[in-house]
Amino acid sequence: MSASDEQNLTPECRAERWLLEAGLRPTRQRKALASLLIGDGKHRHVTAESLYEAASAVGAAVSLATVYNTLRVFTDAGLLKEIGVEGPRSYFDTRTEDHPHFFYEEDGEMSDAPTGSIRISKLPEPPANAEIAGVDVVIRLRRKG
Amino acid sequence: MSASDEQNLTPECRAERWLLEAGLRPTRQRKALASLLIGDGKHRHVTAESLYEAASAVGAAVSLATVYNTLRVFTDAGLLKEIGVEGPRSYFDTRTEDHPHFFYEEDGEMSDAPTGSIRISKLPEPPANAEIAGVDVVIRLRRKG
DNA sequence: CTCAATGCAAAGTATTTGCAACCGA
DNA sequence: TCGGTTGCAAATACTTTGCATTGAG
Repeated sequence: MSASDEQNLTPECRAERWLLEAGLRPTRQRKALASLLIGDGKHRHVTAESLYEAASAVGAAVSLATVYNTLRVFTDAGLLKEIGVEGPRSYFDTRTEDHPHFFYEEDGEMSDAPTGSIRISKLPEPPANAEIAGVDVVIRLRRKG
Repeated sequence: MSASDEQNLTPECRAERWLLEAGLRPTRQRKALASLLIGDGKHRHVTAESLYEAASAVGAAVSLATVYNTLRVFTDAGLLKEIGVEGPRSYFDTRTEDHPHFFYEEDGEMSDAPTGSIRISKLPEPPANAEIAGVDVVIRLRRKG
């Protein structure tokens, strides 16, 4: 499983290996979705909807509900990472400057991280013709058992 | 409007001033919600649901739809800040380590920020009995006109 | 008075679930 | 075969909208 091995695999084979290493059964649908996600070895950002459309576009018959379920399964297995605060609920803060937040994964509780407790020493250069509107930092916390 | 002025206001008066300074009409419902949000001068994190419950608890009759609408109005007026990536849509990333993201506000497009382009030199101490599960950084971008 | 704000219900969008049919090991 | 997986439709959760009514300036 060296890096050079990975280079020469077909998308299908790469997808299957990705699934097997995570202990997931490589079913037809999972292989199709996995192949769309990592078949070319590049990273991707998808929503359930966008992945569903991509699958449809290449003729892979996967239902939208299965795409949702599969994304969840992949995420639980550590193959994907969900971006941003989970859940469909929006939070609003009476502090309007950019500042970091603590977010408790278990119960969805949100609170301010102590002022001055974080320093970002280097910010990425925004792409040409775009400017930075703000920076959101969410520190996800897990209660210790 | 000095800091010491702010100290001695009643919650109601503070709320009304907050609204007026943002150019919003201080209606009964808005004052009730504003008072719950900043009446004691402390910062708060709310969801539409939690604010609705808080209002109900103090006997303020405000419909849930109005709470949603009012939070949006407050946010548009700069009185509140919405936390996390906006929109009810979840994004999934094939890269599973913590790394920063660019998020285009206009069209919801998501992409990786260049590797190594950000450095967080100081992380907050997590509260006792909690550990940091991860750090999400989303750099919101606005296209230049 | 006038127009913005409200409230309700209904619509809209995102996501999950129940359960029968299916399929890979 | 057996239990994990799929697919559909229905359910759920969250949020916005249409429109008639209300109320602040």
